[in-house]
Amino acid sequence: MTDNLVEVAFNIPLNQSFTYMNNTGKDVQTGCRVSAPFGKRTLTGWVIGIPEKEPQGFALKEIDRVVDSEPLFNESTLKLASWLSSLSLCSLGEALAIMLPGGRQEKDIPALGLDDPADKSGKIELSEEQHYAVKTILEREGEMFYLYGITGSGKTEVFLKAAGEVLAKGQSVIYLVPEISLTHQLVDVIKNRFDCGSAVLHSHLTPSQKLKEWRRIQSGEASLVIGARSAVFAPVENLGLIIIDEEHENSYKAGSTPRYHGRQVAMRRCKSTKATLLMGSATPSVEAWHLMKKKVIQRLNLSRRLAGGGLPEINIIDMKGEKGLLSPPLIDAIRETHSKGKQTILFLNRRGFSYFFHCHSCGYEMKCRNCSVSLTYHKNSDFMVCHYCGYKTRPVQTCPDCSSLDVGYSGFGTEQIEDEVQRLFPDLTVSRLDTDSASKKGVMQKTLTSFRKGEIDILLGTQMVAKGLNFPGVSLVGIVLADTGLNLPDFRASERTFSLIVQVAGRAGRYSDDGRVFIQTFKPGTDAVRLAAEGKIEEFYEKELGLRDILEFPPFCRLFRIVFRGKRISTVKETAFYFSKEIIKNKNHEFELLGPSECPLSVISGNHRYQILLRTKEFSKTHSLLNYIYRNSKTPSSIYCEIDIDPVSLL
DNA sequence: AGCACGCCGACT
DNA sequence: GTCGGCGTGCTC
Repeated sequence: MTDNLVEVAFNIPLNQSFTYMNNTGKDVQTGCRVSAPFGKRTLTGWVIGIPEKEPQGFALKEIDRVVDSEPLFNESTLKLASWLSSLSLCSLGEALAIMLPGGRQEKDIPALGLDDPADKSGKIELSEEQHYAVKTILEREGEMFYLYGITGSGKTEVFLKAAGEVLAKGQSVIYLVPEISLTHQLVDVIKNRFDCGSAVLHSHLTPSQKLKEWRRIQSGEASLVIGARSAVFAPVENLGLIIIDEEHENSYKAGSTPRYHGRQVAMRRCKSTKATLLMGSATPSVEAWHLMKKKVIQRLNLSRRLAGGGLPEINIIDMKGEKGLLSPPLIDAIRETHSKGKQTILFLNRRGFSYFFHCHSCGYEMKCRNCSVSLTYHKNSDFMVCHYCGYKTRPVQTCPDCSSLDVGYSGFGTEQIEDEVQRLFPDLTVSRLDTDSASKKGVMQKTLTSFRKGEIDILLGTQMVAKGLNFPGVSLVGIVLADTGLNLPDFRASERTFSLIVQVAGRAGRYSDDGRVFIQTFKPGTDAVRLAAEGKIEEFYEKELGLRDILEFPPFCRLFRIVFRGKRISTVKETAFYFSKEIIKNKNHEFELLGPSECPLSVISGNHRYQILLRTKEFSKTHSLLNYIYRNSKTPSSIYCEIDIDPVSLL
């Protein structure tokens, strides 16, 4: 009775599979789920193979039940899972769990409005640039393309046209959208336009609905898949095209293990199946730009706004010496806007992340001398700390640059702005929209609806507001402090700030020609702010790439981030140092180790956090070294250790 | 990841 | 005297 063995992988961080006997009488194929006793509990795992002979050394248990009669994974998706597990240093079971929609809960912010309204009929006349883009994409199968064009230049139309042609050839298409998303509207458009089956992998679906969609994709009933990040794993056959809309969005990078990047998976899938990869954004990631420069990705330009809507008037306001949170020009503009019967959106770059040194007179801010990254003030230890390399220094009472005494260590959040706005405009209605208020069910939708109806004069919000500024009544957008993001101890700070300003500015003039944008900043001269406001997009990328090159940041190196977290700070610290010693002990090639140092967000929900960063030019060597250490060093179970390859944030 | 076992501190 | 923290080990 050894011919009915199954090898099972579970969704647990154990890089190991388990062999069971199948005496259920039911046949099991590789790729099916089974329910089996595991220690004291019963788990559902995936059959990843049928062993030839019984392993020795322990008594085999029997599986309780075969869950699926048809496999969920085939050879190619299993291969993808195994690639993912070795790349992101997770177990095969964890990889399989994340690929299957509903395996983990992904948060999603309700859609605000379709970015790039597309024609439902598909009968629309393409512009010359759009036409050229579509033609090029279709002619050169298996290559990577980037649709680079300002908001309103008709990217969606090109995506849909290319998708339509690929579908017409009998191939399938995966269409990725960011999580904060547009799926609803896009789905409507697509359902109207294509008669082929389409599947939507939306995070609001129940697990069983997701499974149903998965099956429809597998069977070939749906050959067009739309969804967020994890839809990149959709089990399509005969893949012809993957589209990544708004490629620069951070939500394409998974926030928990396995921390994969949707773009990276898409690249790998396209390469191995000779499918075409098509990405698009008005503000590409610096990485993508670099690949375009190297001609690894072919750039396709969309330079004109189709509707011809005027670009908004952009004003940069220097906040140096400014007492209040809102500058007089912005206050005037809000009044003026209201008197014209229009609405205002005030946009705050980041919520409440404060505690950096800041001179109110000249805008000076303390940076690490090694990393050119802002130092973060630690109230309890009274030190300025670099979260990148661990450099420490005492805070100062006067500004080192201009000797002003008007310095501070605080930032501000949306609440403070709300108070201020209410105080300045007691006669106007103000509403605040941020992650706190949006998490309450219905509040978000209610606020948006009444804002759309014009019942609210000023909408105050964070990132989420920036994504869908398609409110016809809005003619004024104020970025309260454009450089808050620049103070974050993260080498991508500049890129994010830039992208945000461009995105916000690009939207303001969408529906009216009287659109105005006010950008308040302490650093009007900073490239990210200045070049974004002036619309000098390419110049920014050139400068940023130059800086990254000199400082040896991605894309000129690869980063590994290892985060340790746990209740007791001493144990966390010890483990981090032990780990870093192990790395140094086994060092067999050139790379740089930074830390261990406290994470910028040093405590998250009662867990202390320490991190190690590895910077390398030899990715695979560093990867295998880290893999070795990770496997062979024992971390106490009270400490969680997470490895993030190519981290998108260093907080 | 869970879950059990096992060992030391401060409490009804 | 126990309850409960968490360090350690194991899971076919």
